Amino acid sequence: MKVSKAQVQENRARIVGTASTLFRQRGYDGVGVAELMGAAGLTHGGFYKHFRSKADLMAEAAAEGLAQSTNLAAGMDFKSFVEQYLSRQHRDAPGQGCTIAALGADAARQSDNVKTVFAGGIEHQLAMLAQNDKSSETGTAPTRAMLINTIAQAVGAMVLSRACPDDSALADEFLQTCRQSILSQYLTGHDSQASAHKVVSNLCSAHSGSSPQRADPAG
Amino acid sequence: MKVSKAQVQENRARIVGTASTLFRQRGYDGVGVAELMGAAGLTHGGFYKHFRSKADLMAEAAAEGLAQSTNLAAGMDFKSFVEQYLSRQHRDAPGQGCTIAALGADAARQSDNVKTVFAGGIEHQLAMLAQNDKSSETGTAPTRAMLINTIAQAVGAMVLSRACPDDSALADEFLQTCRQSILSQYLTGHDSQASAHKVVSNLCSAHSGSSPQRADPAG
DNA sequence: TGTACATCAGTGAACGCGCGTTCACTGATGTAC
DNA sequence: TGTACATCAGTGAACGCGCGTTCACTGATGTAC
Repeated sequence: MKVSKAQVQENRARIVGTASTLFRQRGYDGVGVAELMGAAGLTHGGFYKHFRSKADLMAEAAAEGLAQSTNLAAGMDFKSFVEQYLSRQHRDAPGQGCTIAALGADAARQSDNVKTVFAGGIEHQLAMLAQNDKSSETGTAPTRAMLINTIAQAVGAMVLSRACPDDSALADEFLQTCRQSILSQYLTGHDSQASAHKVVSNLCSAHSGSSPQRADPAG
Repeated sequence: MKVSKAQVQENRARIVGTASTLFRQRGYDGVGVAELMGAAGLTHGGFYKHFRSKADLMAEAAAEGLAQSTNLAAGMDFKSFVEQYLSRQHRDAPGQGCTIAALGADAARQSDNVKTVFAGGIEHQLAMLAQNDKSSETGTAPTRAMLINTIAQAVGAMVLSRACPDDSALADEFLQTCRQSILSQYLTGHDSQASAHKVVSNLCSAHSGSSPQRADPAG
């Protein structure tokens, strides 16, 4: 049964969207073509009318997921973005969350095709963060190195938090500690380095004073 | 053909060691029981005389890999450890490298059994870093929060670098930038926060001045 | 110490199952007249 | 505008293959006498 051009386009988009979510939840190897097509409301046979291979869909789904995050983040101020990124909600919903944190390690084992998509997505995210922070009220634009450090810390915190048992204190500690660290580096403006770092120091000691404690979900 | 007690012990250890390496290289889903046993010089049938399931081996191999890293790192000073961790060599040899960076995202999709092993390994790594840095010539012990921030940044940098194409400038930039950031936070001592941060600032601007450039492999 | 025998790690075939991919077929869409 | 027909997204069975796991069997080890 042939299907209208609009329907074809819509079906294809739904497959990519579904894949983007399922891959983030269970990894590239954790989702099969048949299950994926079923989740998109189709049968598996038609898959190859849209994509040359599962690997091709991986790259396309990654691009979609990365763009989605960047667009979503572009609409909020820097502080809100960091708080939302390093939240319990984000940790517990990888399917809707950051593609880099969810699939970065999987991407490392894939072809350069997939890795190139990731590198592009990371560059876009850096550009968005620069734009985003620059437009905030706090001050001058952060250096590229600062953004690189920040994104590494945020992604690492999410990976580490998710690697711990769901209800463990350590899982929350990574989110909480890194959220405070990142925010304090930016909140007081990048030009007043000394005072900014003093805030880091205060926040750090305030938290670490009573060792691993259960963190408040979102802040 | 029955085998001596010593041989049994040796075979079992070889299976765990082989699994620890192969899992880090290709992920938990990327290595089958049969291939694994073959790589350890055995046939697949005997697997269940040693382990109740593949999932059990995942947990044991993770424990072995995590302990291996911690022991290895315990024998070097903090600066050497960071330089080695955020090096091209480490990035390109995940099979011998950090289990958290290689399998943290995979662990997030496994049972609490595996996650508990990871949480324990992370705590040990934190304790080792604290001990390691304290014994260096530079000064007072770092706070737990500082170590949490550092480990998150290091793991994130490695995940991000590996997610990029092998020969991309961005892959090197994550290693280089985060290495400088971490070292400058510790090198001048943790008590002189302001001067330490000034070094960060200088290093950051020195590097980001000429945008993404190809980094020197090991520093 | 020597002998008879139970143990059990290791072997390799087999289990059912899901994987990624291919294929002949269907039938509504979209086009050519 | 109406009709005849080519197109092609979608279907569902089938391909070979590898997965995790089970099982009957082997035979050197380790033990009991």
